Amino acid sequence: MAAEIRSPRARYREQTRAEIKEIALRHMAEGGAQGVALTRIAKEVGLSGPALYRYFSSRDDLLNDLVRDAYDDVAAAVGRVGADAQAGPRLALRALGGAYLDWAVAQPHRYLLIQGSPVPGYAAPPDTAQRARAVMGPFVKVFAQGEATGAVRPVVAEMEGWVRKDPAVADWLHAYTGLAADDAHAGTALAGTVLAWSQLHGTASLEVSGQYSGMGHQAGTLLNAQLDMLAEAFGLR
Amino acid sequence: MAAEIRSPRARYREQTRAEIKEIALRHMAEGGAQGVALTRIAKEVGLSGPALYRYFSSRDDLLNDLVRDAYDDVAAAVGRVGADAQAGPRLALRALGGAYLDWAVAQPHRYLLIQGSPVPGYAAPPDTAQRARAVMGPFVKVFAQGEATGAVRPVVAEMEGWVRKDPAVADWLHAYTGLAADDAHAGTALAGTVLAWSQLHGTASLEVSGQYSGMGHQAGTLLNAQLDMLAEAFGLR
DNA sequence: ACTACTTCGTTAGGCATCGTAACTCTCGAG
DNA sequence: CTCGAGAGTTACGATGCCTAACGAAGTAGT
Repeated sequence: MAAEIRSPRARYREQTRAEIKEIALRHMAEGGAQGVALTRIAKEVGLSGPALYRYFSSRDDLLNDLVRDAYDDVAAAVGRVGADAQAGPRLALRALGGAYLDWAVAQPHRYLLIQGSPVPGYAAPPDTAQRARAVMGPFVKVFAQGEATGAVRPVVAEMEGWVRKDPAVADWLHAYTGLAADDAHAGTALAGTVLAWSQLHGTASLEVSGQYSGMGHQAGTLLNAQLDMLAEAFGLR
Repeated sequence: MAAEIRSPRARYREQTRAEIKEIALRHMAEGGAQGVALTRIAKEVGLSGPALYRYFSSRDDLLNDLVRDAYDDVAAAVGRVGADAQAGPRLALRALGGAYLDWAVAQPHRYLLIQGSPVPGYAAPPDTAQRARAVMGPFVKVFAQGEATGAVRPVVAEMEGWVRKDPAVADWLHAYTGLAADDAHAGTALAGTVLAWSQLHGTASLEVSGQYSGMGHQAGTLLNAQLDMLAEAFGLR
């Protein structure tokens, strides 16, 4: 958004990078993350092998970029829904979860890329945690309106410790809720979010990797049941 | 267990296969599934490259074997706990979940191997579904004692359809509970199991792939909270 | 407009990896 | 004791990642 025009060279560079990523995504869609081979991409973009290294310093660098994009993309999908949460927290939770799951189902390979199960040799980029938090941000906002009950309490306690120790988390919490790290609702908001994250990931992951295939599976049904249990436990209506 | 003695040649063969798998596991522990390179294994076992193809027809074949072993191993770990479920279904559920999670945490690479996020090119072996069911068997038994309430009902309805369509599932259900496919509790048992599976997988997966790192994470706390919610929804005590 | 510098791209090559082919050697079953 | 199956070997080919060394083209300063 910042620099629109730039030098023609830089423009061309950006364009080529985008084209490479686009092709990489297509290859990934048919053949998994391992199907992303620099040589093939190069051929398709009309370059010869090593030329790609002008645009990405390594294969992992390219994959990292795809990971970043994917995170941003889910975050956007979830955030879009999060904006109009007028119907009460319970329904908002369903909507958010639905958006997450829908994204995962629509883009299985990208979800697999994100979901931690690392491709070959590669270690997740360091800013992963931050981007993951961005995805879950709207959930924090929802759970900040809750009150933890029963079995969920121990989780809240742990989260209170967490938010006090990790300033990045405190910032995150504050950005989406306005709450301070030592607020009474801080732990609740985080606990709900992490629990929701875990459930989302479980359901999305099994669905995407095809483990539900065979059952007349509606992953959405599963997820809704889980999120409703969560809403119950956090007194969300 | 069947043939103990066999011909010396077959004995040697089995022994070598086992040694190869053992080394492969060690390599996987340090370097992920992609760290399993035939050449290196061969060198370590004292053979030269292509000799390994006498024992495994391809790299995927080897990995498939590791996957199978891993499934059997989790199933054993979970089943061991499932045996002595005297303390009531709720605690049994916790114990089962704990065993699953503990196994995953103790053997992260093997869990990652299983959990669907496929290594490079490779497709899961066909008997995967059956082995996965074996892991979850004890859960079916627990949830067969439950009564679905509230938000979980729609899942039950879907599962009833599933068990009627898929004979393998009906067999599975019957083997662990004695229930018939059209029994009133069939759907309940399956619904609870699948929900539990999803939660287990979500928590274990995030934990194993290190996404919880930083928070004073006790994955067990998370899991217990989730399983308790489930127990609540299914009226387990 | 001319020169100097940066960027882009090429070919050649190194290295690791999976996997096949063709050939030898050694067991062990009959 | 023989001879065939199984175990191993070396040689080779195909990909794939990546570096090195060089040439071509655009960019910028004067």
